[in-house]
Formats: sequence, C-alpha cells, structure tokens
Amino acid sequence: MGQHITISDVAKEAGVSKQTVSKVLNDYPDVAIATRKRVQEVIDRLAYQPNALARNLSANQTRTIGVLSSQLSHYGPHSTFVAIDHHANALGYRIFPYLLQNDNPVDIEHHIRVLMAQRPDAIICEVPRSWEEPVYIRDKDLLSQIPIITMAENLLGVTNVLDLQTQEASRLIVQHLFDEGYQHIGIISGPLHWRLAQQRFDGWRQALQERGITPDEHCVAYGDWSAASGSRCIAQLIDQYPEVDAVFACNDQMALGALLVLHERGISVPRDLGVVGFDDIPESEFLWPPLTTVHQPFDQYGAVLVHKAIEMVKANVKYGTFEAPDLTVIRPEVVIRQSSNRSRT
Amino acid sequence: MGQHITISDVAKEAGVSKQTVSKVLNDYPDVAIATRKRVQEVIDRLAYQPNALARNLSANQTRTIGVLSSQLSHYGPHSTFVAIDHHANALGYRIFPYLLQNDNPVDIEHHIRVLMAQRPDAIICEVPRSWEEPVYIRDKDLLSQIPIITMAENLLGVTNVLDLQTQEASRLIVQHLFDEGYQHIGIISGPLHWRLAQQRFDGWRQALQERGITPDEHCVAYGDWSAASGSRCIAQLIDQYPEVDAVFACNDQMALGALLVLHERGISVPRDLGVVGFDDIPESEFLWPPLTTVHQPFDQYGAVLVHKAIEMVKANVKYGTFEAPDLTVIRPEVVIRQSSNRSRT
DNA sequence: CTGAAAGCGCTTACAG
DNA sequence: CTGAAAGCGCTTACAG
Repeated sequence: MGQHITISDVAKEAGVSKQTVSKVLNDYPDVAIATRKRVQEVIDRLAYQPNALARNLSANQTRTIGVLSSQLSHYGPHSTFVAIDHHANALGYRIFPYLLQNDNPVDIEHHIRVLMAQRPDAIICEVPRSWEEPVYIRDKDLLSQIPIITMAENLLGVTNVLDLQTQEASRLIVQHLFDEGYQHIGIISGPLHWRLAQQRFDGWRQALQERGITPDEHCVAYGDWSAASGSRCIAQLIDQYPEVDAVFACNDQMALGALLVLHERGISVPRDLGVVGFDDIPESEFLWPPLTTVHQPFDQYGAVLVHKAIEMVKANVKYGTFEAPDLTVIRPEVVIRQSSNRSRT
Repeated sequence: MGQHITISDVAKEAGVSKQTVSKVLNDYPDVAIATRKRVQEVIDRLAYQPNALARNLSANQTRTIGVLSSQLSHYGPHSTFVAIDHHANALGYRIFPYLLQNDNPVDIEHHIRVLMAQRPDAIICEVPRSWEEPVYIRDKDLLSQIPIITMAENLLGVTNVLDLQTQEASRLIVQHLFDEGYQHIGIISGPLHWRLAQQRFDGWRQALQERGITPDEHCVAYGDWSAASGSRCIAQLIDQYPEVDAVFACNDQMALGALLVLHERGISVPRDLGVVGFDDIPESEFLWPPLTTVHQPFDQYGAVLVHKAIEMVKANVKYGTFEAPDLTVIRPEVVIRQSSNRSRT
C-alpha cells in the first residue's frame, strides 16, 4: 500500500523547509514569488494533499460542521441535509454527519459529545422533536464549546435560529379550504408528541375557530406520517365524521394514502371531498389529482443554518464568544392544485 | 469558550500517566483492575471524549469510510447512503460524505484526492455513471492507497463489488407485461448515456426479442428521470406509436408523470394501458392505481458495500495488501400491483 | 503492570 | 523572506 506524501516530502523535493511549504499551502504572504512558484509546482506534480487530521489538530479548527440528523429517509430532513452540505461546501466547509437511527431522546447529550470528538467548528441539529417527554440539553460545558444551533426549537437548550411558521402555514391552507366552499374540515394529524404535528394541528384548529367552529375529536384521526396510516385515517374519518367534505393531511404521504382509499371508494376529489397535504414532496404535483400542499424552501433552511453557524464560528474566533443570532422567519407557501380546487371543477 | 478536556487532564486527575489512560481508552490488557477502574471513573466524571483528530493521526487509521455520492435527492442514492451509514455505524465506523453537486466527470480523481485528505480507511463510490464519455480512474497511486469500491461499474478502474442485475430485472418486468396479455410495449427510457438507463433499455429490448418482436424507435421516448418528462414522454409515445397498450417507464417518477397524463385523458390503467416503473419508491404502493415496479433492496446494497470495504481494510492491515473481492449478485424483485394487472380487473 | 521517549504531519510564533 | 523550535493530543514501541 502506497504511503501518503507528506509536507516534508514536498519540502525536500522543493529544497525548502516545511514551514515554507505550509505558508504556500495556506496562502500566507511573505514568501518570495520564485519560491512560491517552485513549491507550488512540486505540490501539483506530486498531487500532494495535506493530511487533514494533522492540519486540523495543529490549527485547532477543522472547517467542518457536524450535522446531527435523523429520519433521513423522509423528504424534509434529507432535503435540508443536502442543502446544508451544499451551502457549507460553498463556504469552504465540509460536513460531518451523525445520523440518529431512532429518536431515543435520552442520549442526545451523549450523541453531541461523540460528534464533538471529531472537533467540528459548529454543530447543526436537524432532529425532529418527536419524543413524548421534553428533552433539554443541560450541560453548560457542552453548549459553551462551539456553536450549536437548531431549527424550529428542535432541542431545548440549543439556540434556535429558524422560525418555520408552521402553524401559520397550516392555518392558511385550511383557510383556503374554507374559501373553496368546504365546510366540514377534518384533519389527519401526525403524532402530537411531535412538535411539528402539534403546530400543524394548532393551525387547523385556529382556522376553524376563526370561522366560529369548535373542533372536536370526531374531526381528528391520528396517523404516524406514513401513507399507510393516511389510508387508515381517511376511512376512520369518514366513519366517525360523516359530514366531512375536506381533509387536511398533515403531510403529503398521509394525503397520498388518503387519496388511494378515496379512489377505491369512488369518492371524487375535489368534488366530493377536498384534500390537502403539507411538505410538497416532488410527487405531489403529479398525483391524481395534483395535491394542494404547503411548499417548504428547504434549500433556504440549509442556507440560513449554515450561514448562522459559520457566522457564530467567526465571531467566536474573533471575540472569543458567540451570541445567539436573530431568529430568521421563513414563511412557507401554500401551493394550490386540483385536489382542493373545487371552484375550477 | 470552554477548553476541551485532554488525556493529560484525565491522567493528572487519576494520578497516572497518559499512556495508562490510553490503555484504558483502547481496552488494552496489562492494566491493573484497580487502576482501570479509577481511570474509568475519572473519564466518566469528566465526560472525557478523546480528540478524534489526534487519535486518528497517531493511530494512522480513522475508522471512517469516505462516501462519494451524488444525486442524494433521488430515492435510490439516498437510500443507499442511509444504509451505508447504518451498517458502518453497526461495525464501529463513521462515514465521511462527499456529495457531488453535479456529475462533472472530469474531476473525479480530484474529488477522490480531496476526500482522501481526510484519511478515510476506505472509500465507497455511489455515483451513477451518467456521463457521455467514459471516465477512468487511471492514477495507480490513487487506487493503491486504500480500498476504493463501487457498485454496478460506477467508476471505471474502481473495484466493482455489486452486480445489481438491472437488465435482468427489466427483462422480467416487461415479460410480466406480455404475460398479462399486453402486446405493444413501449418504453420511457432514461438518458442512454446513463449506464443504468442503458441496462434497463437492454432488458426491455431483450424481452421483446424473446417474443420475436424487433423494437424500433417508434416504441421509445426519452425522458430525464423526472415526472415531468414522464408526462411528456407518454404523450409522445401515444402519438408516435398508436397501438401501444403498455409502457415500461424506467423509473417510478416517470411512471408517475405518465399516469397523470393518462388520467387527464381518461385512459384507464391497467385496462386500456398497462404501466410499470422501476425503483419502488415509497409512494408507488399508494398511487392510483398502485404501481407495478421493481423493488431494490437498498439496505442490502449498503450492507454489502460496507462489509466488503471493511473486509478489505482489515486484510490490508493484516497482510499489507488488498485484493478485489468477489462480485455479489443481488436480484431485485418485481412487485406486481394493479397498474399492470389486467387479468384481475 | 507502569510510565518516559519518540513520533504522527501539520501550524504557530519567533529569531535571524 | 526563511527555517529551527515547540506544540497540537493522541498512540506505539520499549525499558524497567
């Protein structure tokens, strides 16, 4: 197995000291033009790649952002993940992922600690807050080492930089159903111990209350985000709430499952029943009928997270301290398609 | 900002040398039970996490697998990615991702080199081979450093460990259409410079030829894997090949786009036209009608890739050399659902 | 069983 | 402008 080329190899080959090679590598001034050129040629010729481990160890920074993530098989999380990677690269950072296999809350501090062993310059958490009991990061030492940020209050104790306006978006899409003339709007909710599910639920309830309707349990079915649960829930809703003429499924997957059952039963969407979802997965536009839903700008989420993280890193390098940045508010957009568009039918 | 705890801090606190702490950390024998216990207590109390950079630098191994990937927004690649991470973790390895933003082939050697700066113990490539001109990794030095493996001939010159039987699976699903009584089977192909697209195309052609049919250009429309292109292609096929009574869409997204147009035109699936896809994205089961497709065991792909990679790493540590492992053949499975199930209708 | 010495491949002051 | 010295936080022989 071949040995890696080291900075000493390059120095020897170029007839200089390794400090000089280091200066060329890091674009420091104070290197004679001729020397710089000669060293650079050797670097190119040998295809020398500095050992990142050694470099990071002595420089005491890794230009790496740790990304604590989970549920990467879901659309939202993996879109955000890709966006984070993309924007980090654009700024000269790499990401080091730490994917949670399940949502065991107890070990969050442990996971952060393990991730920190890699000495990232900052950590971004994009773990959906899905546990029954609140989880706090309490260890002050842990939180004072490097910036740790999160979106939408994912982890209590960790700085929240992004307000996703989830409840407001839900309120708007339900309002849209009312505007289309639907009157009995049920909900296929996610599990309410998920923070996201609770917010979407609250938006639905708020929209109903604004129309003077007091929602009760008959209008609700609880799924687990899966399409299969959407199928089960729509059947349950029709059963327990016969007047239902529209449904807000709290994600597109559950809407998908609902649509299947409606087709099987010959219930026409949007004529007999309006259906809307949340997320705007790429498939939604091509479903039958195309699904009205809430579009989320995941790329923008990633951009904000990365920029805030790096901003905090730099402030810390400079001033030896980092402060909580402002909360960025991003308003998702309701995308109206046929599945709720009764007026056009 | 808090300082990280080091091995020396632990040693001092426990009243031993740092070598002894190191031995405890690495579970070496030859440490007195009482000493081990005392050191472990200090480690736990201080929540000491060894600096991975320093550790990896001196141990000359990182227990990290570099993952060169692309198109993570597509179902197949991200499923494989998640599987790789999962299986790597199970074996005590972490992954270091390197996500390609576009499929610029020219820089593959460069990308591998940059990834190698992180000194992964092995590299797994899961880049779809999608470029027009063949790309070879030629630099022997590059390939002799650490094991670099790939699936389905993704990168020429890199050891291929996984045979996905793509052509055979395509042949089988088209054969299934014939078995259902369809006779004029068109194809919505991917771009043929993608290796995968070519193989799926070849499977379709083979199935036709086995029935004594010589496929010609009228039976083919070329999409770009997107649902939108599927919509365009189905319209084109119906136009140029009016007898068409079944379509093999080379991925589920394109099948989705095709289904939408068929609905809009009132063409009944599977009665008037059979539709099948490839990939078995989670949505396929819940489309209307549920989509017949080819299911790929991505988790298994990840498992094989990780196990082979680590096997090669260990062989190299032991014997100072690594050899190309056997090709593992994995047969994807045709999942028959309503979209092609004419006999049941 | 324990610890002093050397080294991994870099960077960071600093002397010349 | 250049390079000798020290150090980052570990592990790896090796002497006792």
